[in-house]
Amino acid sequence: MGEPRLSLSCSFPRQLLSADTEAAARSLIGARLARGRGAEAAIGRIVEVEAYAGLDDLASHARFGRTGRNAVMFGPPGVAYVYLVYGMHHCLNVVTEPEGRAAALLIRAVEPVQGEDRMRAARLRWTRVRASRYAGTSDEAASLRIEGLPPNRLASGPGLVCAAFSIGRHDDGSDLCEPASDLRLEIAAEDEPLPVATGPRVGIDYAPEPWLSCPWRFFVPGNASLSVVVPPARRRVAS
DNA sequence: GCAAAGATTTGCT
DNA sequence: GCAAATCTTTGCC
Repeated sequence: MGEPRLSLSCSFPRQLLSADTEAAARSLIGARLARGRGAEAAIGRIVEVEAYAGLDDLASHARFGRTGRNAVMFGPPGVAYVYLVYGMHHCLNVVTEPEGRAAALLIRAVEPVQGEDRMRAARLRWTRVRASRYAGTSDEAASLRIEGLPPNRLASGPGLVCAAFSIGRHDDGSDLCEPASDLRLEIAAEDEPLPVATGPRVGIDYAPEPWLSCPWRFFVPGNASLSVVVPPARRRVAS
């Protein structure tokens, strides 16, 4: 880095997000997530998303209707919906479909393109603030772990994307299609289209069929930056 | 008002 | 393979 960078990218067309959510999901795969500007920017290609569509999707936060938390899901497309899960991790969604309809795409994994150092520094900051409080986890051990991470593990999960891009509640409601936004979506002319595979969504064991099994997880097959999917049997059980 | 669970990640046994 | 960490949001009394 340090060399001047010629930007061949432009902002992500909002129109693509106002189409139906499955089409929007496919168009978002391969798009870029960017934080900051110029040579200092952290940029990654989106390689995994999940669709949460409509009030009747019993896996979606919109299933209880419009609430304080999910309000932006009902708003215009292209806006960020950021929420806190499990009391410690943030998740980034891109709102889809026309205003008035509750739908969004969860960004589950990103492949670093530029600014790995910045992502690593952000991960380290997050770890020092939060994970260092884990029982028995020392600051030094946590630092060593982050330093040793390969680039394709820097943003390979929904919580990790937010840690690597310093995404928090302060980004909730920001416009990701606005070129002037610090956090935004972009398309680069030099990028080749990526293949897309589908599968069931992750971490929604509370949802009944058909929502539990419908193939609304979209990802680039074989990509090294995909999230690690935890089998349902290993997920948290109520005591 | 209070209790329960969660669109996750990590470390230890 | 299993459970902890952590706190906001939602649902129910």
